[in-house]
Amino acid sequence: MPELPEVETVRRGLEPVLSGRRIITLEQRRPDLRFPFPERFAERVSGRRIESLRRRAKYLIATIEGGEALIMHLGMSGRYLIEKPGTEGATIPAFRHMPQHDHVIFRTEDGATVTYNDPRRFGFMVMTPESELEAHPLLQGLGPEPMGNLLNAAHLATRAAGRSTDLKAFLMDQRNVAGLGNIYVCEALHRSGLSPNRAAKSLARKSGAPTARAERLAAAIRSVIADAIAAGGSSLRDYRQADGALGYFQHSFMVYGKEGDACTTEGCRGRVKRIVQSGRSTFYCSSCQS
DNA sequence: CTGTGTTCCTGTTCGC
DNA sequence: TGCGAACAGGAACACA
Repeated sequence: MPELPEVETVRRGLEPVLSGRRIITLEQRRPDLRFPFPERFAERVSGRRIESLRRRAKYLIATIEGGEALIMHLGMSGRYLIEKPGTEGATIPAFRHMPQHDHVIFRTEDGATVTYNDPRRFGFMVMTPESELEAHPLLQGLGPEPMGNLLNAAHLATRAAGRSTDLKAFLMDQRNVAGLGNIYVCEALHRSGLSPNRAAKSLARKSGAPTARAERLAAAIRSVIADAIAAGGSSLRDYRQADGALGYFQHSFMVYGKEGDACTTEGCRGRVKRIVQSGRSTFYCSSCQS
């Protein structure tokens, strides 16, 4: 589920509860998610303070007192439920809670509980020495953050030069741009008027220099991600923010999940189509996206 | 190296 | 209302 804006929304929800706080207990309720939990997971976290909670691409990274880092990924269906003391009844259950899928429970020194719930278990948690974070296989090789200065037309053009793959797959590849997923790739392509079927290499001239298309695409990626973060992340079906509030960007989707709807581009009379690329649904308007 | 298909797992939605 | 099939936000991995 979660793409960059949702993960960032989760991070912002968890930060005031976890950052700077000592974890009193960590309860691990099964041996693995997508990958096995870290060896002696509970002992390595319990009694230690969370120093910071950061995000890189779709990863949450908690640095832990003592020099270790906990890398967390939400997969398709991972969520965090926050319960704070003194707020019983005040927080409406954010989603249909299925306790059988509560896999990890963190309890903090000030009585808060953070529960990781993940029905499909595509998420994972791994630990690594903080000094080796940048070299960690999961993190090294990731492309630039969409909100940073490094994501620009020149970068897209350089990465796309000579690539015969289509734009959809190019943007889904985390080595090119970090944090985009199926939804925001579709939305960014629609905003930029580019077809998901277009060859990636058409973003660059033979010299590798960026084209006007690359400029438009870079701007579209930045704006759609910024808008989604500002809206608190999108929500699909029953997805909720970490603190239980709804995300509203889903109401701003122009193409994702809109098969058959009239295209919203001004002056465009096309309809949103759904096609399948690399086994994933792509939504786009063939009239205004080329 | 590049591009493609498979796989992990469970819940929800859709068509009959 | 029931029931099987299709489908779902991700990405590691195997393979041609």
